[in-house]
Amino acid sequence: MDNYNTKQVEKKWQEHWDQNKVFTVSETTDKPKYYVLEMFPYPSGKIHMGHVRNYSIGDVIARYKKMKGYNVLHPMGWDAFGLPAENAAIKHGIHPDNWTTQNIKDMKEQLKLLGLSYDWDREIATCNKDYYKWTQWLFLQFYKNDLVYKKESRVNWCPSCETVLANEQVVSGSCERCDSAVGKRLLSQWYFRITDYADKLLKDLDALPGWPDKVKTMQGNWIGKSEGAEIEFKIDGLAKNIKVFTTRPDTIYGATYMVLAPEHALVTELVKNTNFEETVNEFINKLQHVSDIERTSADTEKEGVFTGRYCINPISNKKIPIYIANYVLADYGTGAIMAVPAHDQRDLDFARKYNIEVIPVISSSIDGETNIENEAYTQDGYMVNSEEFNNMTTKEAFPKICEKIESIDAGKVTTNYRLRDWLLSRQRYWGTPIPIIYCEKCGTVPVEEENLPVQLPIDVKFTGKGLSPLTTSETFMNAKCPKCGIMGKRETDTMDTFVDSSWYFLRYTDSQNDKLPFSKEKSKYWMGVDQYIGGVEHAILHLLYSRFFTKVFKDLDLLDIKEPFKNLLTQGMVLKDGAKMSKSKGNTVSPEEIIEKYGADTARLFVLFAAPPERDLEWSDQGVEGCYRFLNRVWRLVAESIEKDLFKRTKEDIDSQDKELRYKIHSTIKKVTEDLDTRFNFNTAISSIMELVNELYKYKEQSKILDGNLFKNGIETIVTLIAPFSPHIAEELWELIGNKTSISNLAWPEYERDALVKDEIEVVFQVNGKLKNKVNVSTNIDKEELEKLALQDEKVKLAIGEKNVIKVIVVPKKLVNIVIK
RNA sequence: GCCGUGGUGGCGGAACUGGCAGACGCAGCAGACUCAAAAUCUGCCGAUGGCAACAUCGUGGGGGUUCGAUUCCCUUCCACGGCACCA
Repeated sequence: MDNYNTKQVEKKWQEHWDQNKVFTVSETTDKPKYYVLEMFPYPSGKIHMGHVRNYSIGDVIARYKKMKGYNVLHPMGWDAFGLPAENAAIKHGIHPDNWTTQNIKDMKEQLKLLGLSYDWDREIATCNKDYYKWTQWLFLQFYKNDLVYKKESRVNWCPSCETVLANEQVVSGSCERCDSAVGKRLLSQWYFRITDYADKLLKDLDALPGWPDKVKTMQGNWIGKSEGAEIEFKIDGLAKNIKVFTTRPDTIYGATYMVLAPEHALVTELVKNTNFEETVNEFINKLQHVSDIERTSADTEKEGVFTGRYCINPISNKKIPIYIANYVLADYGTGAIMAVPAHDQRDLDFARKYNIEVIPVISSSIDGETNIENEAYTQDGYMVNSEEFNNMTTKEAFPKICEKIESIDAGKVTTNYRLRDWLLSRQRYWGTPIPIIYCEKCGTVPVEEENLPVQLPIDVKFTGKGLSPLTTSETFMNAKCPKCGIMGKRETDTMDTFVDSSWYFLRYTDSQNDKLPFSKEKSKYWMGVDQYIGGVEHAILHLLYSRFFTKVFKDLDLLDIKEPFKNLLTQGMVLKDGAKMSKSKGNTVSPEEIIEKYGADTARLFVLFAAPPERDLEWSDQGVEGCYRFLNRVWRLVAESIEKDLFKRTKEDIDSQDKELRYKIHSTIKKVTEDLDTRFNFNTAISSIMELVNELYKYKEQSKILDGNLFKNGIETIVTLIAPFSPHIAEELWELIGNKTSISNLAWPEYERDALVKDEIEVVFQVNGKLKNKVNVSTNIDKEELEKLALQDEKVKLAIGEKNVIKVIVVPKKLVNIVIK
């Protein structure tokens, strides 16, 4: 018999699903809802194996849940703004809009070839103006609520391309396009106040049991909460204070110097008109030529200069010198530290280099002994050299010192986060325009909501040089001030594409809405996303931003939930020859070619079978062949059975082979159901379906009289169970068997309990934990009898030999272990 | 340095709450069908010893708990991923 015609079968059912709107959903049903979402792709024009894996996983879940009786929302769209479109415009002279539209068209065709169960009626593209209108509208809500602001900031600037670069375009300090050294430029930039939500974003991670721990810790690290104190030091001879942040206020008696970041606001004032002004400025200038990566690397040697100034430790009243140094960061904490060389390695390295005093204030033992050479003591211990706090443990002293600081009004207990505000301005064309107008009279003025969207103009030049291409459009640049009506200038920056993708999952719930980004009712019905699936590479940014947006929307009463994604599955990469598939490495496998050769069902089956979803998957051409063989085996099993009219055979008495087959059918249903329900063990689900297929072949060949009903039940079970994985062949076989309804609308099978009851069970006999024999016993044999049986067993007797039986452990229905000596 | 994940046959991977290690698939070997090949079907397939029945070893290494450990505890090594001069 020939292999089945994949192309014909797949085309037929893809058209069937399309025409009958099988996967179109609405909110008007009694069924419980289930929202499955895969991270939407950037429309590069071609799908890759990572997409195939991602969307196959999502599709199995969507189809399974639908068969389980859920009202399943499974949408798809395009993360369509971004740099590649603009680069294409610069390079090939194609307008980003045309380039993107064509890519979406091409990629949609490829996705359709995979037979994914999307509700295409809800399709979105972030570059469509009826989408970005709402991105702008949301920006305005942020603006109204003081959650977005503008401030001066240093951006990456390529002097040769004469343009601003995104961080991703800076490859080890050089421009990705022309390779010249990237510098910094001061520009006014928009920021979201994500730091206001730092604590919520951190705390609510605990409310996400359905997220992998890996992702939660990554976000936790990124937010980087540390508790400590802010302490103010008076400057000697200047009516100003320097505020420091420390997590170790208990070490304050050991602070022997103060360090400011070179960018610290007070530096200029400290050295103005002093002998130190020149050396300090020289040092700062020198640092400006050092890249950020180099500057902030832990291996960079610590360097600094004395400012000539001193400040006063508020607790000990000791006078200590003020330095500036490269190892203190301007934008963390207060940009200044009290340096405690005895108990901080960085401070110690610096102190040794510049011969600054080291005072140990913590001892590892109660006797107060300390021994600091070139290694700082950073653990807990007992206080020394700390006046009234001496002999306390550091744990006791910590709150007491904080209390004292607060009582003398020299500072307070506080919390610091590593998380920074989110810089969203991009000096780019192909993004959502920021809806702001600058007016000479009124200043920064938001565009009125009814005048949205602020549309991207067409009359733009793409040279790759200068500021944003938007600055070249006269029609765009000049706009009336919404407040006073005189001519102003539009904001020419566009938004980071992460803004677009931070709320797309909400738009799907109500994608046609022209009054709001999404209605409260619809989002309430569909949200949160019951299962979100995507790569780990988005573990921090995309997922954190989406969580932030969701929390803001809740506070603005646009939404009712506090977390967008209830369950998260981070799928592993697709590797070939041990490395991630990539064009530059030349180790890619084209999904189109695989589909052409073996069909979508095989492609899907392979990526689901070859590895558990969260692990990396090693591509194997032979593995694909294996899956193709399997599907053909299923096809032949069904086709031959129909040809030979096997389903019509009848039989009077059930024998043990029938019983065993029935057991296998129902235990397979149970296994596959559990694998899909609890964890997503697609690989083991598929392997147990394979076992059932093997079993049915055996039954067909070996049973003396075949029970047609039972056999058909076995066949139909296989076809149903395989439907979420390889839907086209399942539909076709289902029809071939003579069923009229589409398998996509079929209910998932339930296993029958009584089929799983066995009269006989295999029990293992062990001697000293080592397997000696396996025997079949009746399921209702009692403990004593089983023990007797074991002791009488020939192989067991042989193993016992002359030794004494000390103990016998009987585990009913499992084993007997005889302990001998 | 800190945090996380993972180490099981030739390979991808199974083993649900501690109870038959290696399911299922790939590769390999042998056979059937065939003039032949492909396809398909059948059998074997962790290591060592043995003609064999069988015995011993075996889940990165070492130790522990237990009648019994891939699974639990301690320790150690290796690989991958994240963060990192964060005070």
